Amino acid sequence: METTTARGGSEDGGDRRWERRKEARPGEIVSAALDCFAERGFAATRLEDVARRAGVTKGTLYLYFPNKEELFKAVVRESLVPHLDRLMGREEGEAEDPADRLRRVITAMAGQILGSRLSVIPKLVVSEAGNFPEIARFYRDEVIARGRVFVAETIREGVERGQFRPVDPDQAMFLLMGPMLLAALWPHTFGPVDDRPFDAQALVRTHLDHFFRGLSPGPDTPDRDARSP
Amino acid sequence: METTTARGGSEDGGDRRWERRKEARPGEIVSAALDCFAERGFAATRLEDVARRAGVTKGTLYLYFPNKEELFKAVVRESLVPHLDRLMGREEGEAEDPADRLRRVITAMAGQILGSRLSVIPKLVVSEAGNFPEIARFYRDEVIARGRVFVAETIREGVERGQFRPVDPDQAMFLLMGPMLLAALWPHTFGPVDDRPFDAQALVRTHLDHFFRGLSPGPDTPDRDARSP
Amino acid sequence: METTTARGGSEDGGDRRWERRKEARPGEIVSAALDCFAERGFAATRLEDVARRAGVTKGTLYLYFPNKEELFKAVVRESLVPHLDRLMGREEGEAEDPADRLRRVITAMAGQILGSRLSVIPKLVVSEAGNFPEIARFYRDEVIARGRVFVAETIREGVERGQFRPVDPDQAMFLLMGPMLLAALWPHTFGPVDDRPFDAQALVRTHLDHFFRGLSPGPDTPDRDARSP
Amino acid sequence: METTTARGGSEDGGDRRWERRKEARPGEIVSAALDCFAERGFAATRLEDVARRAGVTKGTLYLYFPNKEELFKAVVRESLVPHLDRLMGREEGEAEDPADRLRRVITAMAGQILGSRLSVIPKLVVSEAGNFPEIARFYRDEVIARGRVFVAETIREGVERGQFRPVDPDQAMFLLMGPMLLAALWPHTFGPVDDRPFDAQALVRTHLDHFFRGLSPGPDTPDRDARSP
DNA sequence: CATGAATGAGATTTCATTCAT
DNA sequence: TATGAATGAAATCTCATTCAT
Repeated sequence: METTTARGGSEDGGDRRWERRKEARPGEIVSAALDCFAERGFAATRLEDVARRAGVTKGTLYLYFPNKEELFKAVVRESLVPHLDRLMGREEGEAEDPADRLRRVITAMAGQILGSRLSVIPKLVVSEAGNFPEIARFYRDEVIARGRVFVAETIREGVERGQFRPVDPDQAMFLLMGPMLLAALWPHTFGPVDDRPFDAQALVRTHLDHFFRGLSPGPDTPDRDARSP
Repeated sequence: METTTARGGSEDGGDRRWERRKEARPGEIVSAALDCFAERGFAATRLEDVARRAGVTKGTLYLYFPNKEELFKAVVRESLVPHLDRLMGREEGEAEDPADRLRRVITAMAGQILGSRLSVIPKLVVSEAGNFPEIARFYRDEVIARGRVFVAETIREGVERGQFRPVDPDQAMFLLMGPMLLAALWPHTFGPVDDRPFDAQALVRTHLDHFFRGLSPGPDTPDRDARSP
Repeated sequence: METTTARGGSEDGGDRRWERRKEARPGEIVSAALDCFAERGFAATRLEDVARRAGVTKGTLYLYFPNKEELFKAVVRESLVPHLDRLMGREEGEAEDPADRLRRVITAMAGQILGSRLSVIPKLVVSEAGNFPEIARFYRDEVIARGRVFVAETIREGVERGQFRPVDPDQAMFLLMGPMLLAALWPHTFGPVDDRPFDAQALVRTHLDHFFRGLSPGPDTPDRDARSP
Repeated sequence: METTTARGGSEDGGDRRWERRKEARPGEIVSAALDCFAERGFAATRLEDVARRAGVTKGTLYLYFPNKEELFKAVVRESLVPHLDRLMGREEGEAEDPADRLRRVITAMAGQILGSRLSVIPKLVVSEAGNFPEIARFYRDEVIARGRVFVAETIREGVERGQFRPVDPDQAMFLLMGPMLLAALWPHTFGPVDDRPFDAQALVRTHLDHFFRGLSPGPDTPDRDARSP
C-alpha cells in the first residue's frame, strides 16, 4: 500500500532518473507530514501545509494517501516502526544478559527517539486515538505489541535466571515504559511554557538505574503495605 | 447519551426552557463539558454538544464562560484541583514518615482520579497543550506545580532522614509520576481497542512497591553503567 | 446633559421625589444611547452597553423602547429636533435680512451641532437609512423637511429682495448643506485615521463667505459652460 | 434579484459546479459584492449572498479574498480607483486652464460615478469607517488623497494665475466636494422614502456654476461678517 | 501523474430579544 | 417597574476533500 521507505533497491539503478520523483514522493510527503504534525499536532495541521512542505499540491497528497488518517498511519509506519525494529532486533552474538539488553535498547530509544522529532509520535497517538480508533489499533499492533513482547520476554528471562526478583513481566513493562512516555510527552506538552530545563537523557539514565535497583532480588522487602487501601 | 435534562418534546405546553437556575448552571455545564471532553476530546467537542448535555443552549454557555478554552480551564479547576488539594493536604497529626505519606497520596490518587472520569484530564492536557499554550500554562501552574512541590519535598525529607538513598528529588518525581501518567492515559488511548484487561489499581500498587524498593538505601549498587552511552 | 424635551414640566413639582427616576429614565437611556452610537455606530452598539451606561439593565430598555430602531428614533427626536427647532425658530423682532438670518442659523448649527456629539446623527442616518427605511422617513420628515422649508424660504425671500441672484431655492439649499454635511461626517469618518487637523468651524465660516459670494447678484457671469457634457 | 449564474435544480445531471474560471472569478465576485453592498450595506451583507450572486460558494470567496474587509477594499480598488485615475489624469495637450479642468473632471465624475452604482461607495465608507478603520485609512489613501492633490493643485494654479481669488486650496476642496458628497449620499439615504425627484446631474451643474462664481476675484466682498460668532 | 480551483459542512462566537421572577 | 438569565438565529471563516483539466 502506497509504501514506504522501501523501494528495496530493485529497479533503482535504471537510467530513468527523471522519474525518480515518483518513487520518492511518498517518502517526502511522509517526512513533511511528520514535521508538520510535530509542529502543530495532527488536527491543527492543514494538509496544505504538508503539501507545501513536501513541494507538492494538496491534490497530490490524495494520490498517495486516501485521507489524513492514513497519512498519519504512514508516518508511524515509515518513521517509527523501522527504528524500533532495528532497536529491538536481536544482536548477532546476543550473549547479553537481560539487564544489559534492556539497558541497551532503552538507552538507544532515548537517544534515537526521545532525542528526535519522532518523540511527537506518542503524543500524537495519545491525542488522536480517541477520535481515530483505527490509529489506536494500528499503533497497538505495530508498536506497542512489538515492545510488549520484547520487554516481557526479556524480563521473564531475567526472572528465570534469578537476575530479577519475581515480577509480572507485563506490569514491569508498564513500569519501564511509564517514565519513558513521560519523557516523550513532557517537552511537547510543557516544554514551551516551562522554564526549568528538562533533560530527557539524564532522566532515562536515572530511570534505568532506579528501575533495575527495584528489580534486583535483594533480601529486604520494604513494602510495609503493598495492599490496596 | 444524548441529553440529560432533556426537554421531552417541543410543542408540548410545559415549557421548561427559561428556567433560571443561576446557581446550578455553571456546575452542570462544567460536568457536561467534562463528559463531552472525555468522549471526544477537547477540539472535537462541539459546544453545542456540551450545551445540549447540560440542558441549555449554546448562548447560555457564554453567559458563564467566555470561550471554550476557559470552559476547559474551569473543568480542571472545578474537578481536578479540589481533589488534589484534598489529597495532598497535610493530615492532622501528620506524623507519617515520607514513604507512608507518598504511598497514601498516590494510592488515593489512583483510587479517586485514575478510577474516575477525571483520568481523562491528563490526556486532554497532553492533547491540547500544543495548540492551546494557555491550557498548558494553566495546568502546569495549578496542577503540576502543586504535585511537584509535594513530591519533591517529601522525597527530600526521606533522603534527609536516610530513609531513601540520595536521589535528585525532581527526577524522583518524574519517576514516580511516569507510571501514573501511563496508567491514566492507557485506558483512554488503547482501552477501546485492546482486549487485555488493564488494572490501573494493581499497576499502581506494584509501582509503589517497586518504586520504594528502588529508593531504599540498600548496600549494593547494581548499576554497571549509569553513564550515557 | 441628559437631554431635554419630554417630561413637559407638568407634574414635576410633586414631592414624590423618589419616583423621579421613573420619569427620568427614558431621557437617561436616550442620552446613553447617543453616547454609545457616537462611539461605535448604530449596528455595533450593543444594547447592553447602552443599558450599562444608563445605569439600568437590558430588560429595562424594552420597557421604554420596543426595539433598537425605535431607540434610535427617540435619540434623534429628543436630541436633535429640539435643537433645530430652537435654531430655526423665528427670532422676536425678526427684522433680519435673509442673508443675516441664514448666516446666524448656520453659524449656530456649526457651533451647537457640528461641535457636539450630535454631529454623529447625520452619520448614523446615512449609515442606517438603507436597512431601516423607517429611520430615513422619520429623519426626512422631522429634520430635513424643517430645514428645507427654512432655507428655501429664506433664499426665496433674498431672491425676491434682489439680494441674491435668481436661483432655485431647493438647489441652493443643497449647496448650502453640502459642505455642512461634509463637515459633520468627516471627523467621524476620517478623523481617527487622518493626521491633518480638521477645523469644522473655520470651514463653515469660509463656506458661508463663499456661498454668499456665489449668490450675490454680481454683474459678471463667469459660467463659460454650465451645460452638461 | 436572487441569483445570476443560478444553478437550476440540484439533482439534474448537468453539473455546472466545479467550473474552473480563475480569470473571471475575482471580477465577478467584486461585482456581485458591489451589488450586495449597494443593496444592504457592508455589515448587513452576508458573504453567502455575495457568493450566491457571483454563482460560487462561500469557500470560493476566501480563495480570492482573505476576508470581508479585503473584499470591500477590492471593490473600491477595482471599481472606483480606475475611474478616478482616468478622470483625473492629465489630458494630452492639457492647455486647459484650471477652471476648465476642474469643471471637466467634476462633470465627468458626476456622470460616471454619481450616475452609477458606484455612488454607493462613499456611503459605504461613511457607514463603515467607524468600525473598520482599515477601510477608512485605505479610502483616504487611495481615493481622498488623490482627489485632494488634484483639486488643491488646480485651485492653487488658478489662484496663482489670478483666475481665482485667494483661497485656501484645502478648504476650497472641501467646499467643492461637499455638494458632491451630498449628491452621492442623498439617493442612497432618502431616495427610497422621498418623493421629490432628485437630479444629481443638475445639482452638480448648478454647484459648479455657483462654486466658480464664489471663486471669481470680483471686486466686491459681500461678507459683512465672516468672523466667528 | 499532477494540479489547484471549487466545494460544503460545520464551529465558535455575538447579541437583540424574551420572559420568569 | 425592573431584573438579568436564557434563548436562538445568524455570520464569518476554516479546511478536508473532490474533480475538471
